[in-house]
This record gives sequence, C-alpha cells and structure tokens, in this order.
Amino acid sequence: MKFEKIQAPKGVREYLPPESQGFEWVREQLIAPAKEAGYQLMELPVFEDTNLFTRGVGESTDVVSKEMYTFEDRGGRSITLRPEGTAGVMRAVIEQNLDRGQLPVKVWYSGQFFRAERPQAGRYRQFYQVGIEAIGIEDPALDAEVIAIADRGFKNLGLKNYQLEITSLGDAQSRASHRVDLLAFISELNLDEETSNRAKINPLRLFDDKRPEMQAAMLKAPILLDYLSEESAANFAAVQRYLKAMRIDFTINPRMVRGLDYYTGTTFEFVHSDLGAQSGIGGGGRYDGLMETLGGQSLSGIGFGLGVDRALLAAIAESTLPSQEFSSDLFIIPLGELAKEEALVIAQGLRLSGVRTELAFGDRALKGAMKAADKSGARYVIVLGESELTARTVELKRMSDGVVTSIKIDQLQNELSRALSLSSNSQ
RNA sequence: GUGGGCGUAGCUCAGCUGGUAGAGCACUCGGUUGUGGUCCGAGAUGUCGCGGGUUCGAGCCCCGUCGUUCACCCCA
Repeated sequence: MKFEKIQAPKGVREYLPPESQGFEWVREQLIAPAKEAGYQLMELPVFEDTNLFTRGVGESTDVVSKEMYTFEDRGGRSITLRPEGTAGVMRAVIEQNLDRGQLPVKVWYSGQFFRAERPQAGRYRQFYQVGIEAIGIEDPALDAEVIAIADRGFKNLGLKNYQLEITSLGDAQSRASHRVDLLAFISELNLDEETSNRAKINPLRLFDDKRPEMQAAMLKAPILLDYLSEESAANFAAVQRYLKAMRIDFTINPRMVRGLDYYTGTTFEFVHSDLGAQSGIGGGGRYDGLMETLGGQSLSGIGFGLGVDRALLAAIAESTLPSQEFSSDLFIIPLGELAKEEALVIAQGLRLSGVRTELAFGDRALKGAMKAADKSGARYVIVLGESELTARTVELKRMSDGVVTSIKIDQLQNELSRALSLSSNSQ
C-alpha cells in the first residue's frame, strides 16, 4: 500500500536547515533595535474577527477586497487570517485598555501574515513580518525614532543596497483639498476602464502605475506635499530634521503610495534594489483615525512592518549572512557503550557552560563519525574510547588545521572556553 | 484574477528531428588495527508531476490538470 504524498499549500515558503539559521538570524537582527528602545513584545492571534480588517484596513484596499483568507468557524463567526499587524495590535490595545496607562504604548511583534495573492519572487501567501507600534502620542520625534529603529534593523543585517523613502500624507484637510485637484487632473486624462476604476477607489494609486506613459502623465499631477497644512508641513519638516541629525539617509518620494487606507501624516518605505519586482522590504507610517475607527478613543499611532522573507533575500543578495555563527563548538564521538554514557554527561556539562556541543549517534564507524563532525562545522572534535576513559584524558582536535592537544577530561570545560574565546577574539 | 517559462534520481541538470533513461554533486561502504576535508574503487536511487489522447512505439507531439517560477494588479 503506497500513500500519496501531501504537498505544502500553494505559495507558502518553508525555511529548512541550513537556510532556517539565516532566517532566524535575520529576524532577530531586525527586531533587536526595538527591544533596545524599550518596545515590548505583544503576542497576538493569527486570526481575528473579519470586521477588524474590513473596518481597520479599509474595504477599498486590495488587501481586504481580494486577498484575505476568510472562513467561517464552527460557531458561524467570520474569521480572517491576519493580512497585516497593526489592526490586531490596535484591537488588543483597545480591548485591554492599554491606552489608559502611560503613553505611548510601545510594542513589537513578530509572526506570520497571510494574503491570498499569486506567489512571486519575494511574495508568499504566508509571510513573516516583525513590526512595532507606538500609540498615543503625536510627536515628530517619535516618528523619527520609529523610522530610525527600522533603519537600524536593516543596518544590523549589513545591508547597503536599500533606500529609505519618506513622505507625508498630511492631515484630513490637506488630503481633502489635494483630492479635489487631483480628481480634476485625472478627469482630463484619457484612462482605460480598469485604471479609472482604480482612480475612483483611491486616486493616489495612479502615482504607482508602472506603465511609462502613465508615469509620464502623472508627472504633472498635483502633489499632496504641496497641499500640506501649516501644522502638517511643520511636522514633516521636523521629522526630516531629526533624521538628518541621526545621519539617516532618506529621499522624499511625494508619489509614494501605501496599500493600506489608514495611513496619515508621516509615511515611509524601505526599498531594496536587488530583489526584482517585489522590492519593498519594509514600510509604515502614522495612522490618526485607526483607533477611533476600531471603537477606541481618538489617539494617533505610528508603526512599521518589516518583511523578514524579503530581508533574508536581500541579505543573501548582498552576501551579508554570517556563516560561522551557526556551527557547533565541539563534536564528541563516543566509542562503545560506556563511552556513550560518559559522552552524554560531558555534553550536558559543557552545554551548561555555553559550549555548543554535538554528539555522534548510531554506532557508526569512526571514519563516518568524523565525516559527520566535519559536516557539522564543529570547530573541535574529541574521540571518547576505552583508552580515554581509563586515562581520563582526551585528544582535542582542532578541525581547521588538524592540530591535536591532549587534555584531561576535567579540564575540558576550561580549555574549551579559553580556546573558543581566544579564536573568536582573533577573528 | 491575467499572461509567459518550467516540471527527468536527494540536489543541479543533459536527453539530438518520438524507438522503453544518463552526468556531476550528495549519499552508503571500502582503500587492513580508533580520526574529517584531497584522491581511488564499489554500490543504491527514478510509476521522466498526474490524467487522457495521437502513434506499431512518447521523457520527447496534443489536450487537460496540479505544482513551480517570473511578470502584471497589488504588496512585506
């Protein structure tokens, strides 16, 4: 009887060893700056009431209108796998009254998100993001800090071929007056049906059209930045000033368009140049009305989401992944039953003191075990046989050059700690 | 949702105008007593994605389907 193999669902990306080590590293590097800045973990469900997204993200967006994984649970409730992170954070903040405490609420999150799109390079139906949100305070310095944290994450990865683009979507008045002029401008253009439908949903989207003739046509379109109210303009100027003070490079892209409806004010995107069509590696911005829309008080927030999958692709493209980071320090090969027991005990002790230790299993021939040790990338190897057990002494072999030194088993921990720190200092 | 490319051993692929499958790498064992990376030798592995059709005969042609990949829409 042979059973058919079951495949992974379409569009999911799995990270298996050894690549998973790079993934784990990237995710940690991306979020570390947020932890250092006092943001705290918020662990949220991956599925939510569908209304959270239709109301929060906006029904007119592509994300909501055609990319959500929505299903009915056994109680007849409409449930959706989260397509982005901010709405869930806001829901939790409102539901648990976190906005009644000290502001801003500063949280980070990390996990899977889901969008039912056609898969493509760097675009998957299940993808990973890390993100932060800072809720309850309107201060351009906070905007600058949030951007700086995202930028630090990418710098932690060693990335160079990326660019930070910022703009401001202004306040409601700024957008309303710009919209009137933009619609007037667009009505003068000869648009095909599909495009003009898109314009009706959100005229700003036309700025993002990739067709050269559209780009050319939109060059003369009125720019939102020219319509900013005095206050919005001052805010945006301050954000730029702060970024410059922190020596964070950016360009102003007045034609930037974000896919989610809730953004207002400062908005930004990180774009990488080596990734093909899906070049956005992160983005975010301020959202003034979201909390109120979701039934909370009227507080503003700002946050970002960084794509872990794409950041990993970028790190691979720029060859910035560390290689030695992931391998063990020591590989123990026991020969015989007694040695096996002893090896387990020794390994436990060494691991407790921070020496990354692997064992050979399965009574393989010594040659095979040495091969396994070699492939593990371990920096040192010891063979534990009868003679070693009686002498309580092992030969510590350094794999890089094969040099062997004789060491008492009791001294193994000290010697290894010293040898490892010496060689890592000299790197 | 739309369009193009691709689907042959674990991996990367070859397979000429249709005649019932190969290479490299990886893997296992060995090159005499317990030491890896090089070298040499031996070995195992495929319903040629799946289903139909054309044909005396299909991995090669046709149709469908699934998957994959790239791009569009859109986005991390």
